[in-house]
Amino acid sequence: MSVRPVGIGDASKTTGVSVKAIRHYEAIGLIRPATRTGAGYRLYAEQDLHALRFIRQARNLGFPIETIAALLELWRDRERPSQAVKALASSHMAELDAKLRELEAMKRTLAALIEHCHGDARPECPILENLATPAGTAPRRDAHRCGTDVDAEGPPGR
Amino acid sequence: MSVRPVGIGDASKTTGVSVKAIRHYEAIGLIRPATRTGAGYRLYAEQDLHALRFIRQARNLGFPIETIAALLELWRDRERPSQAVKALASSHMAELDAKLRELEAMKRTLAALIEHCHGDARPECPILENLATPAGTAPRRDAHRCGTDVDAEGPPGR
DNA sequence: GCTTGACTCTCCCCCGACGGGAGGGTTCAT
DNA sequence: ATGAACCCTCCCGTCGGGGGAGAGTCAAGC
Repeated sequence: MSVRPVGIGDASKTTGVSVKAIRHYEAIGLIRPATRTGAGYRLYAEQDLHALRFIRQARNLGFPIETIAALLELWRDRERPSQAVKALASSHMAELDAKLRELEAMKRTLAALIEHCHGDARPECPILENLATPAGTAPRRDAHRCGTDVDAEGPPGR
Repeated sequence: MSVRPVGIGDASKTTGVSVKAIRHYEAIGLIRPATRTGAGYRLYAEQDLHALRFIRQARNLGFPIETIAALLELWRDRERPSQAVKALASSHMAELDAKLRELEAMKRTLAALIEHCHGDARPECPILENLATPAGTAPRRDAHRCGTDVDAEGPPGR
């Protein structure tokens, strides 16, 4: 059992959080400033490692840093109402769900386009045609509609 | 039919690409530099608007800018082999798929945690417990530790 | 003692794909 | 002539860090 504080490298290894990330978390105030050796090296006690693991788990679930800060506070508060935690988690799940749906819509559309593309040496390509012909433009409602139109609403990068 | 070139505001309105984005696309070389009026205002012809719509469609499908640049080139090349387009699209679909799976995994885990959280005024919370107890750490001793065993995994006091 | 290599420190720029806003010029209608 | 509505070019901020420069620190080996 490592009882004595460890350096940032070991902290990184045992928690799975990169050295860069640990320093970053400290810089933005997500974790408290580490104690330092005389030479200014950071030292981490069990407590801190525990927090880092907590953060890593939360990041693995896709929680944004800001929410993790709130989760950490609730974690430290032994009187917290579990509904507060559940609310944060549910809210995050809703966001995951929204992103999921967005990706699924993209995937569906793209899959339909890909399916109809021969993928040979000839230049005809329904993929390019669809990109060049936004929904509503040049209404070519022929016999079989090849796939979904690209929906409005923006790309994932927000 | 607007035959004469339009300003960036109108270009934005008719293509659905924000003014900021249009300038950005020009700055990074995704679209060619717009012609300018004497006063330096950008002017866009039908061609350019078409390209902007193409870009918007591609963005809606989640294509990264770099890939869109390649798609634009293929679009302009009437001799392109459709397999080149299909390859780009398929590669992007694979990325969409990977992200989808990642999100789904997160969602599954989170949903399971949320389901087991009472969400009331009491402090017991399997969500926090799970975040604090990464898989493989402190192997669970008995079946139902949700709610019992409050003092087992204490967060660092502070 | 001296060097070597492995750590660590701070600081700053980079990614994607723009958005916000400052500080200024232009155009058009009133 | 003046106000509103455009437009311009910069520069900074987003989110979660990664990469690397330049410098300091520490233990071990010779």
